[in-house]
Amino acid sequence: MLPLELIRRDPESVRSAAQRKGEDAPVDEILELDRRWREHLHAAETIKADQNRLSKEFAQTRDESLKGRLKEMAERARADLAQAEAVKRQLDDLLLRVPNIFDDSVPVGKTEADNVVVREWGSRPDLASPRTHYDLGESLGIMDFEHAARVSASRFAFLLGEGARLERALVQFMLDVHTREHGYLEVQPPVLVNSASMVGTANLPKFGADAFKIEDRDLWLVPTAEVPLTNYHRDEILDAESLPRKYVAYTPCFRSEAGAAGKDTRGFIRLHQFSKVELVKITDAETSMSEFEGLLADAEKILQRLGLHYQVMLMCSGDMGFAQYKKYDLNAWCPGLGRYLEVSSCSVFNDFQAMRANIRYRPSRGAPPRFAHTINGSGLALTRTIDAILETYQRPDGTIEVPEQLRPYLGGVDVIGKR
RNA sequence: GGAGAGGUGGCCGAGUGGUUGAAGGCGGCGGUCUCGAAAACCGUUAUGGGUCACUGGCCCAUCGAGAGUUCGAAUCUCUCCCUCUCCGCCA
Repeated sequence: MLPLELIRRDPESVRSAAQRKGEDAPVDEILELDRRWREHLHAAETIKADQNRLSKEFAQTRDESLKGRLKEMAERARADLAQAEAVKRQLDDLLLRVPNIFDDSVPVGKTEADNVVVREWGSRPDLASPRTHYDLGESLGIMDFEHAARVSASRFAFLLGEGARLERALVQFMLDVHTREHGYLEVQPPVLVNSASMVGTANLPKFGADAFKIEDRDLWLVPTAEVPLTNYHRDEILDAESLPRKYVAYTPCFRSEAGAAGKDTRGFIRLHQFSKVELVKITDAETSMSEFEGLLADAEKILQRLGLHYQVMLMCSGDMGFAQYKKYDLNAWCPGLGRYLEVSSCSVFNDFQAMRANIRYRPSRGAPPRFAHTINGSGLALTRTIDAILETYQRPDGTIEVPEQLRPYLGGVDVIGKR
């Protein structure tokens, strides 16, 4: 969230940032509630201070004649405090609904058409009549949507045989690169998290409908490993020397919104459950932007090693989302689909998430704590990486050549579907 | 899931209604001593918020969380969460 102090001091900039993101920011309501909160709080604290003084006197003198006044003061303080707290609750709830501001380098725009291609890597493979990954996957017997619909629902999938093994190989490969070469700590996090964690990463209160909730319990299926990884340090004060913290985790991700839009209904693209290797960094306020570029490069490295053509897209203000300060998408080319698929989304949040999750660090010994900065990105989404591989490395007979770097992870197999 | 024990400041650990935001110890920081260091000694050492005559002062809150009793709660009551031990169950 944004500091209340910022909204007091410069409501106009908060309002205009929200507007350029295509979001609403209840700035006026917040300012009014803030005024009322402080009014009640001040009244309550003034009485409470008097009461404390008199109560101390009573403790020493045992002068029973003070009791009437004390009782009355206690009641008044309680009433004022109750009002202050009620107003503060409303105020806090609204604060959680104010979108983040964004970096100067973010292009102002309304839709994805206003996003900017920052760079491209590789080139589109020259294929005669490329088939889609789901066509290939089903005919190879490594992807199965029909049985998934029977067992679960639409928007679920089975990976079978070499398909399942391909995902396992990719996971292994990605984790190895990120831990050995990029210095991330491998983590196996819980995939059920509580509401406070969902608030911490800004999945709540606004986007509860996008996630799956466990019935009768305060637990949510994670929409991304970002939630448990970022919230790992919730309510902590970290040593500056221990920053940046770098975590990588492979988890399933669960999203209930997938499907609502009626988009990407075919194929292994937009599912209620998908797998992802996720990168998270907790940094200080000074180095977050360079650490962000570093994380992006770490994710790109995977695509490069796999030999997949991709573009880096800088998201415009209107397309970047509620919480992000700056965001890049990595889009991998899928020849069969004839378009790019988003295989990674890398974001920096400034202190927006850290304020919600109360993640701080002490810049130096004795210095007051500051809010950390948080960064995350997919490194990469497994499902769509598989799509890009199948479509990029397909051969005329419908079999799939395994990318060089992946072969050791597939036990030396160099072609999928070979009989 | 059942039974029992327990959750206090960076850590250990006192504290069962009244100058207890919290003894004592450890650790950290500053100082005295020393050529320097160690030891010893002295001092200091939380977080959030409000407010003002604002590089400082005053005030409020915080002893797992929430609610309650009381003029007053770390201390009493209730609910919840978590940890530990034993049993059960399992991967």
